[in-house]
Amino acid sequence: MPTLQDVARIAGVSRSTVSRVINDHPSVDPRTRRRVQRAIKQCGYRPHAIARSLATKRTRIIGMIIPEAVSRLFTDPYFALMLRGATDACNRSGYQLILSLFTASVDSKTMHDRIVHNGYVDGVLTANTCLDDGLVPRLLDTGIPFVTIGRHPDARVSYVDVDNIGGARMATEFLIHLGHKRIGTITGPLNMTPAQDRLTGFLKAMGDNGLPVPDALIVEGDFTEAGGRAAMARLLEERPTAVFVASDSLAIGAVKAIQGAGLRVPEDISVIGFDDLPSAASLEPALTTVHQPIEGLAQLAVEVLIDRLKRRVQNGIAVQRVVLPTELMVRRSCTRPS
Amino acid sequence: MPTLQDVARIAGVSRSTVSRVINDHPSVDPRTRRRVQRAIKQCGYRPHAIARSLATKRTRIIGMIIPEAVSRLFTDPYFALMLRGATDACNRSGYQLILSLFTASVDSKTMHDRIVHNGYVDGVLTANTCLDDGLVPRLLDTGIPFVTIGRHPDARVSYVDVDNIGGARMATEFLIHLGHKRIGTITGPLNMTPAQDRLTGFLKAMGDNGLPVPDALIVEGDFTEAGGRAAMARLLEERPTAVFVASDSLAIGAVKAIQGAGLRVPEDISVIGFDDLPSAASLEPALTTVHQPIEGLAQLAVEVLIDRLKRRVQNGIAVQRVVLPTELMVRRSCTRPS
DNA sequence: TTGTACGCGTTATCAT
DNA sequence: ATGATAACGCGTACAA
Repeated sequence: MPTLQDVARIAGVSRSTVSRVINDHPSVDPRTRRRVQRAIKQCGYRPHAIARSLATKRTRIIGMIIPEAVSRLFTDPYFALMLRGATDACNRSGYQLILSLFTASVDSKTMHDRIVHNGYVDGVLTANTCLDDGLVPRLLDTGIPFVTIGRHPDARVSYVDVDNIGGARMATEFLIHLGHKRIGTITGPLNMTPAQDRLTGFLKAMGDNGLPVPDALIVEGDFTEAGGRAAMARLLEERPTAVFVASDSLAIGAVKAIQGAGLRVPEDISVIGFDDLPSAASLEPALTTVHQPIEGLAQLAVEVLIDRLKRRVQNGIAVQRVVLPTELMVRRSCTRPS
Repeated sequence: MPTLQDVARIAGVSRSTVSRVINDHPSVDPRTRRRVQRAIKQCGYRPHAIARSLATKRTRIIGMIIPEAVSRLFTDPYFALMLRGATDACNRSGYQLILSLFTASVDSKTMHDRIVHNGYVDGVLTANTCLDDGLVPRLLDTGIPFVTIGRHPDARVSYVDVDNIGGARMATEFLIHLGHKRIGTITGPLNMTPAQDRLTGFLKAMGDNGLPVPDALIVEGDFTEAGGRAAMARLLEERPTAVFVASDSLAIGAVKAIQGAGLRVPEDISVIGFDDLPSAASLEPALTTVHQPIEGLAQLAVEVLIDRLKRRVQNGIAVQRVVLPTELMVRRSCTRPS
């Protein structure tokens, strides 16, 4: 592999000049610039990223950390879409993405150290961390630039999120407008902010419309289909006419539980989900749900992070937060109460 | 951040000695070793990966390349499981994984160059590349160590794969033993080796048992649910009593098409899939399918790659190939012909 | 066993 | 505008 030195020899200039050409430094004579560029082409020179990183202290690599709790949701397309969005945004801006999933073989602290302290990453993206896994505090402590996908209560963290509260409220109000009064909800794990927020939105809609929500109509699930099935089984005893389910995976399980009990969706019970997974439209019945732009959210997260990385050279390190709107996808799984 | 120099000062030795301690070099006095280790603890020294890489020319980073064609299958849990396996194996061996998905924003050649030529990755893992996307030839050309997940016909490539031919044959023979004679198949995209191999296994089983396979009983799909639905719609006209479907996603679509036509699975048509996705067991009816160890396959791929990276220092660069067995998961979607 | 000195490929500072 | 020269942090022959 040719180096700066080689190019310099061929072009008959010094390394410094070649370096300037490569980095688009303004003060270099147009003629020598062309000479150097020819030399670069000729010997097939490509800058060595590692050497460059050693000198600049920047790698153009960002680390994506996904804790164990979420990687359990692995069978959920959510994860794949997020990754697609993140890598796509990275591609666009010439960054690379190092992926690290917490798995059983290595604990959270070790992973964090390996990612953060080895100097390979300029910044970190982290998705849907639980409130209690200690990752965010550690990141704050380290001082490495990071952005979370999904809000975090700490005032110092920058995040991107979708309007979970608004989306949940919108979904619930849709049920209310259809005429439902006895509405239940299946929540996600309440140690995750999206689950909390969707419950909040649900309760707000119900409260605003003067509808009571007895405790028995709120069942906590775990964002999986099996969890949805189990939660719905319990909810069935309370005979709601409609259910707001905090994720599509949960909703799929809930629908199966309803059908398994010999009831029909939506004739006996209306079901509305959250996420708008690719499969939601082709379920039987097609699932009414709240669309969230997962891929776009991840893209945005990367952009915000890169923006922070650039600003850091200056001193404008104010917290950045962006919340994206959701959208109601009306399909067949909801109808008026009979 | 403290450097070798700092540690050396504190311990009262030279940088070289500290370096030796860190790299477990044998020839260093136990007493000085302890002194150095104390110094390291004291100032919280951590080796700087980039500087180290510049000197050793190794990064302990492997790049995972997934071409566009596969990233379309994104909604398939296959992808997530593969990633989980790969990252897990990386964690275990102290490697990092740089993920790069080919997306619309950047073409294949550019991506390849960015990954391979910048010196950030020691080796490359690539999943299910199409035969015609040119990635493998480029990798061979570059000379970078790589392993593909899924076999590749070129004699120079190392790969790990599951026994697609054997699995398909096993599935087909299961149908034959049940008494089926008129058996159709829905294949994957035939520019991908797994799709080819599964078709081969199917044909072999049929041939070995003296069963004819008219062309009309072979329909090419694209590994998606929608594709399965469309393919099955065509296949229905031929009235097979059983169908071997080359993937579970396809099979899910096929089942829906059958049910949509007012027929029952398995009473009217038996369906057998391939993959054993997590959802296969909870479908209605539960899907009989061929289990393939996706996560384990990815782990293995990482291990083989790392093995090659280590051997490369020596000269044993023989091609390595491993094929993992599959397993038949008998569930409800197959029965004897009526 | 330990230290010296050089190299890894760039960037950046300072003269010229 | 260009060219020495010193970092960047570490590994490693080689010498001691």
